[in-house]
Amino acid sequence: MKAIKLKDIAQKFNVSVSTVSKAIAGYTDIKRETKKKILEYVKKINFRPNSIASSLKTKKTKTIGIVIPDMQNLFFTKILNSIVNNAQREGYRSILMCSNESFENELDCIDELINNNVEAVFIALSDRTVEYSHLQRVKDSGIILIQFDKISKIIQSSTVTTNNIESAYELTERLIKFGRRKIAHLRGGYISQVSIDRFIGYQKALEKYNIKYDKNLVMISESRSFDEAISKIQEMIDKKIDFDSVLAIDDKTAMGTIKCLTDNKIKIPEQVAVVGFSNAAYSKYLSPSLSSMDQSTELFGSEIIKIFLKEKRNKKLGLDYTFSQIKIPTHFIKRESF
Amino acid sequence: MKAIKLKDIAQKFNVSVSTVSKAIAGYTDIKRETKKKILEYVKKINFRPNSIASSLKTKKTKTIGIVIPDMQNLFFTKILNSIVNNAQREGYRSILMCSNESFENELDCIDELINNNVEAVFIALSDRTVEYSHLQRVKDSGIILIQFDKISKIIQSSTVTTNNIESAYELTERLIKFGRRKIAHLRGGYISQVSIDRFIGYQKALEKYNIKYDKNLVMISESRSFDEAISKIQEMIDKKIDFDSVLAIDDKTAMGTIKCLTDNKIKIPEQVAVVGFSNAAYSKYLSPSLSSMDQSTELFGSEIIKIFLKEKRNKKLGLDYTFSQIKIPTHFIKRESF
DNA sequence: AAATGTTACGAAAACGTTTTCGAAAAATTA
DNA sequence: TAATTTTTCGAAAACGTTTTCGTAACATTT
Repeated sequence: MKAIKLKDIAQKFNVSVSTVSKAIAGYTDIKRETKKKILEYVKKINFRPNSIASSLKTKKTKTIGIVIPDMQNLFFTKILNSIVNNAQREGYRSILMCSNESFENELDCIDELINNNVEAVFIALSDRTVEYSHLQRVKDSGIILIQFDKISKIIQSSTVTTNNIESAYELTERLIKFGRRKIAHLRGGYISQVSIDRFIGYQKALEKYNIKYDKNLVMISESRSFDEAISKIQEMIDKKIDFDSVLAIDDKTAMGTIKCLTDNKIKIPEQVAVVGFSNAAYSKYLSPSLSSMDQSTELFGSEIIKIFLKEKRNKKLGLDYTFSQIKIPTHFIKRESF
Repeated sequence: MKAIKLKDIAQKFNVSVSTVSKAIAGYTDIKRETKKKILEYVKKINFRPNSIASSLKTKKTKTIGIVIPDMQNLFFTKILNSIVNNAQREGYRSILMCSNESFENELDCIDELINNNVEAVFIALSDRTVEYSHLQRVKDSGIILIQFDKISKIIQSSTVTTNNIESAYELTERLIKFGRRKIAHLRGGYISQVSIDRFIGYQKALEKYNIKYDKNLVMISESRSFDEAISKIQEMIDKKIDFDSVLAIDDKTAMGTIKCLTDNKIKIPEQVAVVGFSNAAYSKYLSPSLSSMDQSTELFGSEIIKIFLKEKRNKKLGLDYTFSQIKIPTHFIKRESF
């Protein structure tokens, strides 16, 4: 099954390769009828110029690379889906890489993408990323870098993140207005910007409503896993710490919380209200179903592509562009857990 | 930031481009020391030949394309992860496409991949795929086709699937040995091979243990969604159909089942045992946690890549190869739902 | 009629590799 | 020494495009 090429079409119509190429590319120095018959044939046999040869010549690969830390996390896979779809709509294909929350893997992913001449790298950093020269390497290679969700402010680039501070503030405020005062917070580790920001939002809300911050109500889950959440909550129960609600750092820890409370015969939300983040697909499947803060993953993808196209345009024009810092708004999904 | 190329290295060592290329590619007609100094330098600056130029010349893109129907389904994203990792280990990059359970999208994905000169297409068909000429087009383009999970037997290709019949048989058998006789089955639609096979397994087990098949105990969920599962189970309850267990077609419908039973104050598993398929990550997070049939997603990826490499090797040798039909074994995960 | 402008096309170089083939240089044998 | 083999290397073609630039043909203006 020999693939057809420009030369074959050129021969068929007794014109040169250049003419065919230009007809397809939409040049104007081609007679209308010549162009028409070429284009008709091209459409008929569904011909598309060999993208590899084209890339070699133009230095444009029409390819973007995506790196996420976890493929089991629905939040990331939804963003992934959204990026891929939006990219496809603009004629870009997506190479997918997963760091599996490993710094070494992340380095490999980046090198691989640079080596593949992608036009852009979209990355959500792993939890263990503490050094950023690989991101600098992306920029040095002339590749557009956009960080999303889990970002580093050390490296200058456009970013797309959830409005974490405001979002945690709103959730805490809702708990307060729901009549809760002893609000526990199951937070993540200290190096995660997401975790830091949500903690700040939590504190701000308490302050605003004159509730004294009580450090006994704040638990740290380094791994943010289901099991660690269970043990942390169990610890609070065992220590007889009095709390009437839990603001969990994400849906997975919120589920652990629900599991632990249920197993301890604690009524949700009557005795303890629970709320999570990011509205994973399974939040609604739980009993009780989990109230959560939805982060519009659709917007992540469209904003990322929008920024990419803008930066690409600016780069072509030689413009000295500034980076975009986009905050994706969240909205509360009320379910049964409070 | 000008990218370095063979020519630059050649000039540095006063040799020809050919020599450098051959040194890197491991040819033997190069003096040991010449090769050594070139390779040392190459390693030092972390040089890799431009993959686009290389692809153009060799016709090998070192790229595979993956099409899945749903990026929100953890079963698929886990397989995806496994394929991507295995491919990467073998030096292949993965282009990701998602049909979003739409036949038209699936066509676009396939055309896009063919146009991108991928060396292989790995696809799990959408639920709405009823015509298969696009798969034939893949094969006609000389691209290796491997279908997984949701496959069509109309098109000849290697396949990797779960052992659905045996698996459903085992689950049903376990329910029977657990003392259940009125086993309801929440199945999928009639065009889904997965659904058909699991139904067969269910029937076989009943037959084996001399339990009369009762069609009132079988419900169809076309969409296999959480909500449809709830309404189907509710329907059974409303109709006062007597059942003591539910074999759900997958974890999502199993969750709907649990939700519905819980809301109806039916005790799990005391009154009704529930079991699902595919052991989605969230199965363990439920209350009660869901017993399920784990389909080793890791094996999916490694088997697919293994088949791909074998077919590629055979193709190169001009061998008339036969297709592989791999069945991935499942194993039961016992949790609280029975 | 001459000068100028416009339209339509093609030749050819270039992108950065890989690989074949010929040949010079070195080593070995007669 | 001459002939032969082996080792080492490079010239050059090719992969399939894109794009610049030159120019022939024709149209329009002076």
